[in-house]
Amino acid sequence: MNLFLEYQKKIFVSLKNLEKKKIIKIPSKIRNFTVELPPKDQRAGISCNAAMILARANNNSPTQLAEILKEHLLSNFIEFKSIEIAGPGFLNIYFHISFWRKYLTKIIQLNSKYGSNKMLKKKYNIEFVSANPTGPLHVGHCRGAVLGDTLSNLLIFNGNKVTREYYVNDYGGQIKNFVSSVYYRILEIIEDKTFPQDQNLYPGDYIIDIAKKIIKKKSIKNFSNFNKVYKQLSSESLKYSMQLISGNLNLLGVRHNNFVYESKLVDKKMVQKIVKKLQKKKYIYEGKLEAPKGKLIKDWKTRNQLLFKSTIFGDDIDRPLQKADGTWTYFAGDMAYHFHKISRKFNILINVLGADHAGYIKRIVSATRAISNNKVNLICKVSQLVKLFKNGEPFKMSKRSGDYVTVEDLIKEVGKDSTRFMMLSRSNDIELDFDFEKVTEKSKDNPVFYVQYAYARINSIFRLLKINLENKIKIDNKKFILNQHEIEILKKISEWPKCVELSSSKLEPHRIPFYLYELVTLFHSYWNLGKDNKEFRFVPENGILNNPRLVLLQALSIVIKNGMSILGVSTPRTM
RNA sequence: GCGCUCGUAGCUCAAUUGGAUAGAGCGUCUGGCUUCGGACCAGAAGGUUGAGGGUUCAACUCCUUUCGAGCGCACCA
Repeated sequence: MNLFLEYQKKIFVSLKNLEKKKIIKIPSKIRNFTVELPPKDQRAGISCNAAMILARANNNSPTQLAEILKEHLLSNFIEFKSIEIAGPGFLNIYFHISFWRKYLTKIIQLNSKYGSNKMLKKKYNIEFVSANPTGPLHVGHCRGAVLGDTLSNLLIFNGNKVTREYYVNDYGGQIKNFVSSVYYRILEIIEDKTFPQDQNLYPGDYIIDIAKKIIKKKSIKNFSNFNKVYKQLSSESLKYSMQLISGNLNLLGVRHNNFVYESKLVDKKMVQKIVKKLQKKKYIYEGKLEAPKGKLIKDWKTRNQLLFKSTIFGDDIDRPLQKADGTWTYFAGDMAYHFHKISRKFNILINVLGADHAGYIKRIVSATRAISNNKVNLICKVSQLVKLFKNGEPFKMSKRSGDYVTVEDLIKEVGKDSTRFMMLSRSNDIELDFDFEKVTEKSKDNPVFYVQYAYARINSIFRLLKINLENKIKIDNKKFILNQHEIEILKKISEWPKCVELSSSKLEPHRIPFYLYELVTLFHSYWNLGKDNKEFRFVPENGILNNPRLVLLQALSIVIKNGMSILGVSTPRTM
């Protein structure tokens, strides 16, 4: 259903035939032959650059060659109504109305699958969020969560299999601090002991909630010895903190399929296994690291340690696997985790990381290449910082944690739909300004509203006409006419599969909000024409329905709905 | 010092991956609509794409130099 890819192939085949007749020459290395969307001021359906690319090989000017190609294509494709030669030699191709009618029929038939591309079906693993299970999610996590979830939706829409995965870092020093914090809160409650002033402890109120739950559950009777209760206390604390995080994710409409616990990988000796495996391949050795330059470290001690040779895969330095106390570094555990991913036979691994972890990418990509013998591709997407504003002023707020804005705060204030749409409206590798006021406005300033409003308007038309929008409307083949405005909308609709294709192949979902916004702009603008001129109204005064117009509306509603559901944003019927 | 990301209209951002006169929204200016076909619509002004050089029919896009911003740089995760 991708018009542009389809005609790129068809026109190329057609030109090959022309070559067989020795009318033109096509060089063996022809690269950037494309069929594209014409610029906005051009009314053609599609545009082809063949003449410009082939001009040199044919010893001809692009415009003269274009004349030859034009005649050929017109006689070859009955659906082409006319072709204009424009600019430096572009072929701007117009379709007959019957072509658009058939295209529209296909959209209605495909319905929720319209836009899905026939790509190679692959098995993806998308790891995202993976926040430490030591507290609620904040706004920074939020952007990554929405990005990962939407990428998953997008790839699934295109027929791929996707596992949404959360890596729970429940091993290491931070967890000990977290469990200690819960412990001291429990003592505070049951024995009235003051909570220690210690920077390593977590101060947030949620810790008190967790402490209360554990006391209430009564599975631990005696709290007097920390070491004795540690195992049980840690497992319960983690359970509650993961519940907290899942609840936060739920607010965002995000649900993971799989949670992998670091501690379990450590228990199963997965780290040792992968270390042995890589030692055999000579990717691991004992060596010394230089102190980093440009940064003063007081107590730097050069020591022998276990290192991974990530430099041979393009990393800046080799990376340590063991801490001074002999326990595994985070990286060692993550290596084991990626080994675990690879052993589950995914075609492509995707990690969504926050900006502050970007420096980690080379390391983990190197590790993945080493483990999989270069066979598995790991793609890392970085989501940049979110800056919060309220009425143009930088905004800081937190009722629960003291120093950052939580997902809960955000959703309470602006809602899931606005949050998701706004977070996705920027390329992920650019910083995002998020204004609380703007996203709650019901106006054109707020793109979510603008898109949802278009969908609600379409619904209101069908309500007035007493026609069910969910039922497929039959196209009246005999009386099929569309005016220029309607063809423009249909042309934009025909871009949808291309938008999906680009978004998913480049893993850039921000294209979808932009596309939807442009699409509904055409619709709102057309709607307003109906105010001045009753000829353009969807609900005719004489009661005679305009069938093609309604079919067009249905197609439009399909695209809005498909797009919004990829974004995970609702499409209410009334507003 | 090194690495990653970014630099486009006054502001916030796009740009079909090398294509046509670089496009939207906000803001500014002009005109229209005036309450459920409502919460807007039409139009105008606004640009040396941070700067210099290179590659080619064609560069915001690729290469190179340079300036600026953000993030990161053993034993945290």
